[in-house]
Amino acid sequence: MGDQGQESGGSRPSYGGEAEQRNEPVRSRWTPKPEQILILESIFNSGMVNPPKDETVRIRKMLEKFGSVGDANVFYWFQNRRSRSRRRQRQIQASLTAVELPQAPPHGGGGAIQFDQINAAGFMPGSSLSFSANSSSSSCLMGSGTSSSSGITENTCIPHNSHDFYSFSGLQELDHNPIFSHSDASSLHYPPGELSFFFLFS
Amino acid sequence: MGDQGQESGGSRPSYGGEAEQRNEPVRSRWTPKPEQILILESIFNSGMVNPPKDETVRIRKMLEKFGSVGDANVFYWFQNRRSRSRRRQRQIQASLTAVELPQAPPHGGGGAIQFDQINAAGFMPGSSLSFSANSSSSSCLMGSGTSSSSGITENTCIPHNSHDFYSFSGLQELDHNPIFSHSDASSLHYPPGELSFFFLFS
DNA sequence: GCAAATTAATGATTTATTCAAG
DNA sequence: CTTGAATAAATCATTAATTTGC
Repeated sequence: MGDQGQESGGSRPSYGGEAEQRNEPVRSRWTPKPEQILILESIFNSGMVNPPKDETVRIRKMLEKFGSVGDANVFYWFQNRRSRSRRRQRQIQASLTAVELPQAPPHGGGGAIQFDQINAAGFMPGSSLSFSANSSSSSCLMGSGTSSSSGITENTCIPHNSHDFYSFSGLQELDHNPIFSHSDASSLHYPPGELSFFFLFS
Repeated sequence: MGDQGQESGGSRPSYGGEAEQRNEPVRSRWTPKPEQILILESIFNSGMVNPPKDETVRIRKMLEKFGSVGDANVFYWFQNRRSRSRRRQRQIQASLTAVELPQAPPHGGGGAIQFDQINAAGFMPGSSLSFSANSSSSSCLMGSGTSSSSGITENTCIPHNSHDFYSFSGLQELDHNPIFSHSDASSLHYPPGELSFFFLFS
């Protein structure tokens, strides 16, 4: 095992997907080792739910000590983890709400909650986002506030040197962006109209 | 002004190295040159709407002849192109449907297709699919067809094909936009010259 | 004519969905 | 079923086109 030859086909803030499709239609997927999962879980629970690129690389290197893995795998893992964690939370929330709300609110002119958008964490490539020591509970992702959403914005972190421990630091509320509505206008702006040409390369 | 050039290091190349430097507050984005757009459009319109990785690399190399660009840029371009093309189409379709359906849809009988998954072109793994290997279905990313397959005519994708050149001819994605009176010749500040180009790469 | 202020396009990121391996 | 992989949809953010006042 441990020979996916994943080769880190690249995938993060640079590439979306596209598995290595060579001459082998077999798309075997990475199977994380228990130790790897442990590490990943630990990182995720420490608050870093969306590691920037450089962190991803570091994590990958760490995981590699227990089996071959690529950056893309790490990226996907966090993506799925976030997604599923959120969905689960949403479902729980939904059923709770269902119980607490025997009657459905009319949805009238008031301000009804209807979206629970979380503006994710880590974002930017290049943010010195690191995480520091500060033991606390885990569970981030979802503030579960009956109304507003919670966005894990960034963990107030200071570049520590503990390379092997991710500890939860803190989560902050994220103000949502006002921004004006961007109407969707559809129009193409490069209308060569009609032309024909061809390329030749080697 | 047009040429702000992505000089030297260029934009934000792919993963491999990535700027692990957290010293670039300017998140400049790639601004494709007219020629690059031309190439991309032609490839897209030739049917390859979702090039696999190796194709992406090839395309990038081609584009590089006109300015620095990374694989990721190419990937994003196609992704956005697909997405927006689809959205436009959907919107057009929607407004048409709105006109055609003053009444609520029957919902019965016929069995209308409403799934518009584009399994079309370059899907994925293992498919060394170099845009239309067969000169039959050019798959032009479209769907629609709700009910009768009338109305919207897809782009005239000409499945020219050949392992070494992309060709494209015909009109762009339609766009009947009244607000489109660019009767000015300064749309593209580049050698529009004639409607025939011939690029040789080596 | 020119720049600041607006608006429209569109590159880059993140989230939601879907597909399929195990 | 769980979950890695891939993609489409939605969103954010920056750049180019404009408009506008001088």
